[in-house]
Amino acid sequence: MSIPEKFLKPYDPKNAEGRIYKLWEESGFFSTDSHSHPNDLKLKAESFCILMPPANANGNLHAGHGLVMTVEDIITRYKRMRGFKTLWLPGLDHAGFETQVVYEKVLEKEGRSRFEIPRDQLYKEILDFTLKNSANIKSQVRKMGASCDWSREKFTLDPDIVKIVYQTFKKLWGDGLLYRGKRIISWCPKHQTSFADIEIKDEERIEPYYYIKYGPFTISTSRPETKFGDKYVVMHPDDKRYAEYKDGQKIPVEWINGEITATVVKDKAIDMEFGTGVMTITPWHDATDFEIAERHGLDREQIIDEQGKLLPIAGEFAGMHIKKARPLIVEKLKAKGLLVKVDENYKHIVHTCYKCGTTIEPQIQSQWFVKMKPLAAKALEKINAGEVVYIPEHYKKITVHWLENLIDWNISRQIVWGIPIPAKICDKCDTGFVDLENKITKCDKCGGAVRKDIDTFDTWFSSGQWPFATLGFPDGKDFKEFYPTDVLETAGDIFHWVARMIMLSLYVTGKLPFTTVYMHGVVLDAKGQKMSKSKGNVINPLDLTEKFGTDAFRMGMVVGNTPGTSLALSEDKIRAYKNFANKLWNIARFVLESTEGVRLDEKFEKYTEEDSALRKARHELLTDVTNDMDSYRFYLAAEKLYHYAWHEFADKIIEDSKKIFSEGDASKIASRKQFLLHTLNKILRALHPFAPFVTEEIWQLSGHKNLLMIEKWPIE
RNA sequence: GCGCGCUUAGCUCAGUUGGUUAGAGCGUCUCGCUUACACCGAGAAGGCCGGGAGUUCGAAUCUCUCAGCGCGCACCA
Repeated sequence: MSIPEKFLKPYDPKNAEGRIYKLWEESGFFSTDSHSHPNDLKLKAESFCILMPPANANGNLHAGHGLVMTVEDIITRYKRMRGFKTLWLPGLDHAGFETQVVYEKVLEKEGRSRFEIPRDQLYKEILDFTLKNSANIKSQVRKMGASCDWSREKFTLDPDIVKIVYQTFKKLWGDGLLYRGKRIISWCPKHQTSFADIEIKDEERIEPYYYIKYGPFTISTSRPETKFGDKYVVMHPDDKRYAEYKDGQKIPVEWINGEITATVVKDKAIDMEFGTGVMTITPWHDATDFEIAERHGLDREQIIDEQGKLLPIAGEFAGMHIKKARPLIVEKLKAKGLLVKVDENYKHIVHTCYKCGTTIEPQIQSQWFVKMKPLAAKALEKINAGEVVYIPEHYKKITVHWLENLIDWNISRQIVWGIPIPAKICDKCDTGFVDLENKITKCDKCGGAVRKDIDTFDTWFSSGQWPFATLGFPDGKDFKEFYPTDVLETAGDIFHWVARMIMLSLYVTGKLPFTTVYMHGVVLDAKGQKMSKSKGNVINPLDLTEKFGTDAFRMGMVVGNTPGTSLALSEDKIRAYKNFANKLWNIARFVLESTEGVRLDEKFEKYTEEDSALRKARHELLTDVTNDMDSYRFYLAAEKLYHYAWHEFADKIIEDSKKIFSEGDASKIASRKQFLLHTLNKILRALHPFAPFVTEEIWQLSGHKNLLMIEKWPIE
């Protein structure tokens, strides 16, 4: 066979990648269903399953996704070549709040607001918007070379997924692990929804801090606008300074809008060292205060409404937004002589909405909560027993720490975009009933009328059920075959998602959802800074693949990138691997040219002493690489193969070969030609998981009839 | 405050259980168009492995401590 003309020009990823991906996809081998592998690759009885973390259906592929696709595809291709019945299941997340925020921005541009649009219509609009955009990210995943089984693709809003999510909700209810309760939650006044802890960002702020006279006491606050209803004054029971005041004692106090009666409460939550050791409480708008009120059975009163405006209790300030009201209230306190002093440089942490930065306003609301303690306990038991291997290991500690400190999980969101909560609410007695069959018409507690709950689930409630939901729990064929899955690969900063999957999967299926957790780090810009739109340093992975080829991008993502460590993404690095792809190309060209007319002979035995030594070294290298692959040390495997191909095979062996060929010793030449052919063949196989396109392209041009993708890994 | 990381060549990072002169890529410098490849080749410079103490025959690697950076959790009104 003569050398294809293509080899005369440098490797051109643009020419190859689309065509090669199509070849793979149309072959059907991304799925293990209806095909048996040809060649020698016999499927092992063992299955191997990895689930793609569901990306935001509405989003674009970002650098982090680039890393996900690279690592997971390396794992998948490797396992496939090792003969496992391999499933990499792709999926998309409706990403509730995230997506709704994006759509709200679209609405804003059109001069509309979500609050003016009927719920059904809004849901439909966002659904259309999401589905329209989801084609985008799917084509981007393909560009990364992902060899996932598209025939099994899932979306968190698919009816079969929703059905399973509902079953779990019902099970939690039946087991007493779910309740609807009036509790303090974190509320974003702008987005008009409650949040879980992870959706809150802490921000350090310097704000004035006010010391205010409260009867015989001086209290302090950074938020005077919440203080209107404060009628309990709390101090530590052991505080000698206030020993004369007894628990339950009533004291008349001249307050913002006139005289009130304050009640003394003694509680150990008070820090005697802080401020004056006395505080008044606002249970409706502060988590600590809420707890104190719970403990002592105290009244709670709402001061601020859901829009951040003061309620009638604020008297003359009613209807005013808290931002505007604060200085005016301070003025009034001052005028009444109640303001003792102001500390202008008070540094404290303020909770803000992770999306819009609006200060979170705690509110007491009726929401759905999952009791996490029992779920966490089971997960901790398994994790501590080492039944889940964390790579790197320290994520285990982080996870354990998180699980040990879990509070009940607020799973209801007051947004339209999401899975509707299948429940009925009785507004009269504020009770909720889980009602999948839509049968409940009357409150069985008070007999009042019930209405449908209009809230939706926290998006993590559904994605937390991903492993068993996507595989078709409880009796789907895939569930039986692939559950528990093998490895869960994702970004370290969403370890809580992993923990949720462990908890919910254990709870629902009784088994761990996976045995290995592989966490990768954050992808940073070339300078090691976090990428952000506002900094303008966001790197689009697709620009890089466009410029240097997908293989180069993938190699750049994986070489030297240890799990869990952040990765500085620079063009220089990617460029280096573009050169490598071309190097491979030329290695292939040389080998094919110089062995024209010679066939690769599996049974060839007449190797020279020198070549035998080279074979041995090659075998050792491949053994080493295989060990690295099995231990998830892709960063080492890739580097070793790179080094071998370039600096060993190309720089030394090929260079020596030129000499051997020119010297004319027929047996030496025959030996070396076999060695070159075998080595090229093995290098292509071993590098295929890392650089699938260029290796497949060379494989195809070398006259192979089958796909490299389903060839065997180079050594057993 | 508690917890988790990180600190190795100019830059980005490897260094798997402690073991010979500490590695790679990029960058820099000097040569070289030797027909696989200039998206290349040959070669070179460059590191008391953050500071200090300890364990050991031996430490970048283990322990302690200090410093700097990053992240997470909890916070006090």
